[in-house]
Amino acid sequence: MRELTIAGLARAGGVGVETVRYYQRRGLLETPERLGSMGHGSGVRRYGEQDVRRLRFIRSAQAAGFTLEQIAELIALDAIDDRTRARELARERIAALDAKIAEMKAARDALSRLARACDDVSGGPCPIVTAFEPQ
Amino acid sequence: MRELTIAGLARAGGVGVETVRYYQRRGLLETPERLGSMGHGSGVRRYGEQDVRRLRFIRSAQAAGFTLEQIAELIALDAIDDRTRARELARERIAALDAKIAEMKAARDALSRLARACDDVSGGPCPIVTAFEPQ
DNA sequence: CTTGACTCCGTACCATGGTACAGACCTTAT
DNA sequence: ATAAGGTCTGTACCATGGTACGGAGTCAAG
Repeated sequence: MRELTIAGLARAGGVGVETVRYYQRRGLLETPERLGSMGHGSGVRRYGEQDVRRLRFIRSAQAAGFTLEQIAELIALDAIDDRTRARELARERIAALDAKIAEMKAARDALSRLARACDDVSGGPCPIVTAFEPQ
Repeated sequence: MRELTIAGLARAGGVGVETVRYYQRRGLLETPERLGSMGHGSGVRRYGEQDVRRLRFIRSAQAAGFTLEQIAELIALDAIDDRTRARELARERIAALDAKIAEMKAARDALSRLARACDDVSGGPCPIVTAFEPQ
């Protein structure tokens, strides 16, 4: 364990090296000590399975719509085992997702109807554009 | 017609004055001539129903997930009556919305299961946090 | 023991969609 | 005629989530 360089970690997580460093700056990933032959402050940082899991956690949570700030909070909650707050965050996110999903569905259906109308209608203005204009 | 000041237009569209100016800079809204008692370049700009419709169009299209750049394109297409391209944009957007909706639904369901699991499970680590970590 | 690839670090820059001034000007009511 | 409040213009700044780059250090192979 702890054999990966930063490029290896990035590859394992499907992100770029600069993104890993960015997450470190944001406090989402740890920055291990540089270890090398010449003691203090020399050498290269190495990463292990834990870091890969953490990085993948970040990407999954991000896919679920959490912001990096919320993800940092989830990580902190994990450390102190605060289930109540974690549940709270999860429920907030579910509500936000539900709202957004409904909105996107409505938009999708409206657009779908419009594209069909645009196929059918032969004269006059394009329904796709006019439809967004109230009346 | 054409009796609104910029603040009236902004109010009618449910946005701030600075947002209207921003849309003007982006070419999404027109910037009418300043008209006043002292000729050239004096006076205040006035807006009418057309502008309100345009502003609402922008907000609706935005709600459907179009970027401001795409909205600018839709507006331009309307002007030259290019239905083919408008349909193309609509279909692209529908596909993107479908993908995003599916992704968000999956995330929503996963989170929902997790919140329930977090209620049930009494000992051990919080499932909400561990679940995102692949094994 | 040099060469080439990679790392480290700081800082700067990017896109997107705004928001916030400052300072001058204009309009409207009193 | 003057004061209050809205407008105009330019420029600067904001959050979010990265991406790029320069210059120095380090590591591994030949």
